[in-house]
Amino acid sequence: MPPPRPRRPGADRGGRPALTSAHALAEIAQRLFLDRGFEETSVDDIAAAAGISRRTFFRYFSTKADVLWVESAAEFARFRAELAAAPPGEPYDAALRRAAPRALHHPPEHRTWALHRARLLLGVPAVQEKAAARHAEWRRIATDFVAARRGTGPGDLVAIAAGHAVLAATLAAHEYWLAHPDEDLPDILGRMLALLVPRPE
Amino acid sequence: MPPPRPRRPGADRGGRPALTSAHALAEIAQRLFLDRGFEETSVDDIAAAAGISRRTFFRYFSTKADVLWVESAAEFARFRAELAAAPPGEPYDAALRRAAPRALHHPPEHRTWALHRARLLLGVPAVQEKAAARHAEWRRIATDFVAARRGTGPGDLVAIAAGHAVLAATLAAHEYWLAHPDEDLPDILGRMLALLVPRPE
DNA sequence: GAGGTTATGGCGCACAGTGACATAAGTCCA
DNA sequence: TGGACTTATGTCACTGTGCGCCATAACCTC
Repeated sequence: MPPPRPRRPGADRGGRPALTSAHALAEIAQRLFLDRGFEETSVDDIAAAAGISRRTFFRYFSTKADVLWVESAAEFARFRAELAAAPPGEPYDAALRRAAPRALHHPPEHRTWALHRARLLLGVPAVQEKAAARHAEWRRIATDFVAARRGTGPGDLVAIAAGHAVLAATLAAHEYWLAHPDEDLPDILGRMLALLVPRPE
Repeated sequence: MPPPRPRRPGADRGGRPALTSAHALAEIAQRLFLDRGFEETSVDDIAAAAGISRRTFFRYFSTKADVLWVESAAEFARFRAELAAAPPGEPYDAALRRAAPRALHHPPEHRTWALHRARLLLGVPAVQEKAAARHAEWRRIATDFVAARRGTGPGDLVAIAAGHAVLAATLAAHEYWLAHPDEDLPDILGRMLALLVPRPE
């Protein structure tokens, strides 16, 4: 085993160039889901439409449904960043009510895409099942923030309740949005959070 | 095609007697899940332990995880019945805060079983995924009740929020219960509902 | 015993997801 | 130019879920 050659961290280390990208795959897959339905679309179909093999699809996404959450990492990061930037003296409910809608904000040109995505997320049971992990993470961000603000541990009743409240408000906002697509999702979320997030006594 | 013979509706119409029952199967399966883990237990394992075939298992439960929700139909029915029995003049939040904990009430001898079940429900991601359908139904019961009380339709923001609030409180109560198993689940749920269910303005 | 009814078992299939292994297509360096 | 290295891809085999189809077993009533 020869010693590894020294390399600069950011350098191009060569290797075969990728045939596609996660976003391109997600674009193709979501189109198929909307056209034929989620369960009626197999991974083989997606792979064929993208010109890659089935096995390669699973290297980009570990689950068929995961293509619907390409943007989630960015949304989670925004949520965390907004909370981290909250003034230390601000009550936790105010911080949550400001941070969550901002995290879900998307440029207007993504509106149609977001609406299609929401229809799949709320309308297809098989997709709802796969959402569990994302919901858990979204909730954990809020719970951890409240627990830290209150100086308590992970077993704090109020922190647990606040985390579930933020998730509930997010899901409720999407549900209401689908019934009233002309309104603004972050705006709806703000109203839902006002209804659901418990206030410090 | 000869005309069917007249039969009384409740009469025993013969047929091969069943080898087992849904509850017996659930008992065996839950034990295996706790011992070996949910994903490490195959339907073949459950069927073998119960002395039936794999195909027969799927006639009792359409999904491996469904054995964990044998009691759900009864809980849903209790929730609906409690809400239907609410006095017409009672505010909807008070009705929800009384009905939900009662629906989740179990006799003390089921406590260990319920705790084991809760551990599986909250601790195993694959199980959490399969819970989506039950969550949706639990939520719908509350949403429909609030919408009826408010005289609105399914697109009512407050009704949607209340439904999600009841579900959030239920999940939060289970989460808190796992961290504090000595407390009483319906009691915890009462406190969570007080924090999360929006009040009529 | 015949006919009807219900539970079961076996077989095959489509599909999701995973691990092992070979190969293609780039970069870098001698 | 040629090798060494690196990364993306493809092929194959395998486990497991869930479902449709059909034969069969075990009960009842007449």
